Amino acid sequence: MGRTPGSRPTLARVAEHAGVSVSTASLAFSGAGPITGETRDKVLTSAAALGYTGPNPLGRQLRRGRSGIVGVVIGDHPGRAFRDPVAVQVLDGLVDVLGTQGLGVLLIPGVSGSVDGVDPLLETAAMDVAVLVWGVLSDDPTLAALQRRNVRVVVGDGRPVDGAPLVTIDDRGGIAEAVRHLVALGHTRIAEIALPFGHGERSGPVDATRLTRADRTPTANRLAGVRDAVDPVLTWETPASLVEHGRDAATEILSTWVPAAERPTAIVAHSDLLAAGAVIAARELGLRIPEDVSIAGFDGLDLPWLSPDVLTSVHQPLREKGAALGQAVIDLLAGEEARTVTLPVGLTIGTTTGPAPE
Amino acid sequence: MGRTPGSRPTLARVAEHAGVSVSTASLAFSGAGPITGETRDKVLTSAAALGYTGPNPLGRQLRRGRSGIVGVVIGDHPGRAFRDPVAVQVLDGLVDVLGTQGLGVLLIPGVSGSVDGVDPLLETAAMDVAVLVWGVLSDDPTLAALQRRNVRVVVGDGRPVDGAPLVTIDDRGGIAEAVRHLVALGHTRIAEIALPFGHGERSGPVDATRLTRADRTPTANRLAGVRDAVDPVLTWETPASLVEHGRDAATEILSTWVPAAERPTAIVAHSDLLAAGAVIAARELGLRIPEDVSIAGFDGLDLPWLSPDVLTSVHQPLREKGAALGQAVIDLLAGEEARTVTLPVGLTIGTTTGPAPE
DNA sequence: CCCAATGCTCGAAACGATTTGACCGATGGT
DNA sequence: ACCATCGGTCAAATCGTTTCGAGCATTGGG
Repeated sequence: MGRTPGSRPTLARVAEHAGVSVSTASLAFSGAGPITGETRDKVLTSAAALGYTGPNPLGRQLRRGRSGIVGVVIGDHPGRAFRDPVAVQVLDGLVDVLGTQGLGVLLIPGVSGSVDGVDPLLETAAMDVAVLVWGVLSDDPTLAALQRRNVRVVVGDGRPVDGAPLVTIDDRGGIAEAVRHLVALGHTRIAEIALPFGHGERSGPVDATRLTRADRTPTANRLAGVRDAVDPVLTWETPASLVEHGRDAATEILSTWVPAAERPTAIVAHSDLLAAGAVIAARELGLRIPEDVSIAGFDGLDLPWLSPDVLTSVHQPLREKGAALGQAVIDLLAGEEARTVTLPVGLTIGTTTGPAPE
Repeated sequence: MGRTPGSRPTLARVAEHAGVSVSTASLAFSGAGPITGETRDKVLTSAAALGYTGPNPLGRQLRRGRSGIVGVVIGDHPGRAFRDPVAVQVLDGLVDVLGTQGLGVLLIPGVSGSVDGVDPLLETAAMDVAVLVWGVLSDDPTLAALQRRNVRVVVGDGRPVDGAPLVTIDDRGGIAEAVRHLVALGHTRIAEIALPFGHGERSGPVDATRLTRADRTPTANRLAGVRDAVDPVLTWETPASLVEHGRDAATEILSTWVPAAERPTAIVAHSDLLAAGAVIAARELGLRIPEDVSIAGFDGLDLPWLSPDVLTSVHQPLREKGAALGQAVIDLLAGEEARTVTLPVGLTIGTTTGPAPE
């Protein structure tokens, strides 16, 4: 087939075989620019004869100065980050929208295998834009590495970065609404299960000074939102938004508060996974939901395995958030100005909240 | 900074500024080949002065003929594929191993947004190898597209492809062991909840002719394995390995079989998510587990939200499967021969199986 | 019959790096 | 002193494509 077997045919060889110039052959494939149907067919026929499978992406990318790749920095190993349906749904919306522009998503772990430094992909991989979601810290080595390379960045759910587009939600207002719902039901002793404050794997009750140390933006905003509505009797920090951590936290909260008369009558969790864990803990302790304890979450996930309970939760449009991130990427590549998009949230009442006991 | 502001400095400009040749400058960055520390410093200093952030990946890739990218074809939209922890854990192992070689993972949806054809990324994106997992069909358009482009392929959990490495497990032997466990406990009326047979979204009981139509390899093998141990009273096909489908299936299986004397006393599911759904259905029907019905799954997932139940399940090493896939990719790029790796499985007894009633 | 316009095709110059082999001065052995 | 060796540097070729502007027929109008 090819002249040197083993090495793939190139556009130049196809052109030669078809008796046209390389530029014309290129036109036959790209479709940009004027070309006779006849000539195009001739080129395509030669291509087929030589086993040429289309322009080599590497050559095209170099020439165009674009890789067509969007790096997505996930805050953790995929195995952990994607245990959270929140991350998965956002990713889904993102992939869909980028796909319409022929852009691909490169997965970049936010924590490196080695203890120090960031993932090598961050330093070397080709990407037109990077998307930073799920836990941008104030002093993020990931962000620093990208900025050092002059890679443009889109931020989701984090603190604003210089000239980077930001997609976010009203964390504070949303969770405040959930807590007001609890207050309206007569709850006064409300406990809080919080998202991680930073990357440290801390777990346990939070005191006043620790409260000011919440580095991740959604966490800080949700802490504030809760306090807009009530002063929680206890805030419990978790190492990750996972069911088992919610369960551990709720077990502590509900069983150390003996006598029952002083036990919190409601728990507000910063995420649905944490709330689901709390539901499970309550069940294990023989508590009825919502008669003995009310539980509210955040995210609006569909959790069929929690059946028959349905979480009261602050719904956020996750796929839309991903889509908005994708759109921000596209706009950035088109040279438009960075904008901030804030998506709406809203409380959805389920079966896990009800009137306070007594 | 750069000569033409707005366009990034290149290695050539750095070399010029440092008073060395381009080749020497290249050496300073790549570290391959002999170079004086003094010269290297000179180059690095110039680079810093010009704001050069390291060799452009696009140029490097073209020259090397390698993109450093591994395309991972997920059988569905990420939003659905990653709701299954099985897929997530495999991905995790894969990303980890590829990361050690500086290889990145490009996510490619297996189904395109448009009804016909495959995802454009499959046709155009640069990748050194593609990994095909989770549902390679016998006549897979995805595979066909990759082969047309001459992209080398690594297959996981599917039917063997010509000269492609394959990573698999003993589906058949594993599930047979689980069913034998049920038989040993005295169960005779055993129902089966099966993984999808193909890409069609079918759901419902399976008859004899449909049984022969299982196109996906794991499904076919697990069907066979069940039959190695017992003849199930009923096989129920599901559209995806998700909790809600397991729940729907088990609800039908357990409630249409009145009188209770003829109800299956055990259910074997092709996956843990389906089995978990069955557990939830049984709970909802007021059946005790395992006193009234035993339930076994496959995968060995850790499902904290199923508490207090712990599934009896056939454990498979998912992260290791991903790691093996990654190693296969690396071997392929190193020019080694394609091998087939079969990973071990083993039955783990939980709390969801017990002696048959009566 | 001439000129302008139109429509294709082509040559050449990028895009930004890596790598091979030549070259050159210095070092060390005899 | 001479020659072989060696470490370091460099020039040039190459990777495969896209795109710009020029060039060349052909056509239509006046």
